[in-house]
Amino acid sequence: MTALRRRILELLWASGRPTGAYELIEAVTRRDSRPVGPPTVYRALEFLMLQGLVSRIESLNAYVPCVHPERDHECLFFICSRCRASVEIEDPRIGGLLAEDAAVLGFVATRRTVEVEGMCAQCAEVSCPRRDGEVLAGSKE
Amino acid sequence: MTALRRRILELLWASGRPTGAYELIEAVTRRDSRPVGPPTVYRALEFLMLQGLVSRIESLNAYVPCVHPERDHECLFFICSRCRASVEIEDPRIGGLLAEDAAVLGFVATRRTVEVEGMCAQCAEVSCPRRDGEVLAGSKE
DNA sequence: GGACGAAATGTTATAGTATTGCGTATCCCT
DNA sequence: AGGGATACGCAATACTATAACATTTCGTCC
Repeated sequence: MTALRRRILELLWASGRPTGAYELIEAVTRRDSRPVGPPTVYRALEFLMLQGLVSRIESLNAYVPCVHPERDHECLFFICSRCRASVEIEDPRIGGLLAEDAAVLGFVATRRTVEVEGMCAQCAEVSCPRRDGEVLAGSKE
Repeated sequence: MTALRRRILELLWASGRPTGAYELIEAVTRRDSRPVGPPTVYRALEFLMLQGLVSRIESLNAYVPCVHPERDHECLFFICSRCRASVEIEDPRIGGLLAEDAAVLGFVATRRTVEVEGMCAQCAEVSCPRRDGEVLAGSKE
């Protein structure tokens, strides 16, 4: 775990929502006052994902810190289309069913992506104002 | 359903595997002997996805025709990293569990992405022949 | 300490994926 | 024919990711 990798992990935690690689590039560049190129950040993300510290949300092309890095978790995400927040939960039953289905097919699984898009409880209430995760100062919009 | 949209759907069926948007652009351009731009193809794909005729595989940035367009299906994919084939199956139990988890969160789901990467039976056979038909059922690598 | 190798990072360029904006054509309806 | 809605053509650009190669960092062995 190097300084750069720790920084990126910190930024992800601070962001509080799925964060794009180029947002991270910007954030690291700004915070460390030196230019950081895409490969640098992508390599750090790859490392963090291998360690199970970060997951990629495929449907957003974005990255989030994992909630339970210590365990082999399910990577099951609920993603709010409105406030852009994501929640990771564990439900071993899903993995069980997928393993069962895989067995029927003779399929040897190595990775799962389970993502549910929709609206979170807060946003589903009409009264709830939009929350913009502006933690990474230069966020778009 | 216009000529262009039908053409793209045909190409997807003919392809037999998840196909990238730019592959489709090339294919349409070649087959119809006229240049087709990205927006044209992306719009057709968007339409086909809305109709439930095509699904996007997020982890591949690719598109596949749906097996059961008539039903509200699960969009549950098993994707072989080796031969690039994908298999779509239905398992209503997965949707049930996801709905259950969503309910606990107060989350209103609008779209699901469930993708399992690994090796299909044929490819697993080739690179690592198994003995006497026994399969590693639930192995999470 | 100095040489060496492995791992990480820097740098430049480019590949791959997707959308915006605007103009034109087409179809349907009256 | 007029008018609106929908689809398509086209150019430019935004966004996401990787390739290829140079350089630095750091631990280890002598």
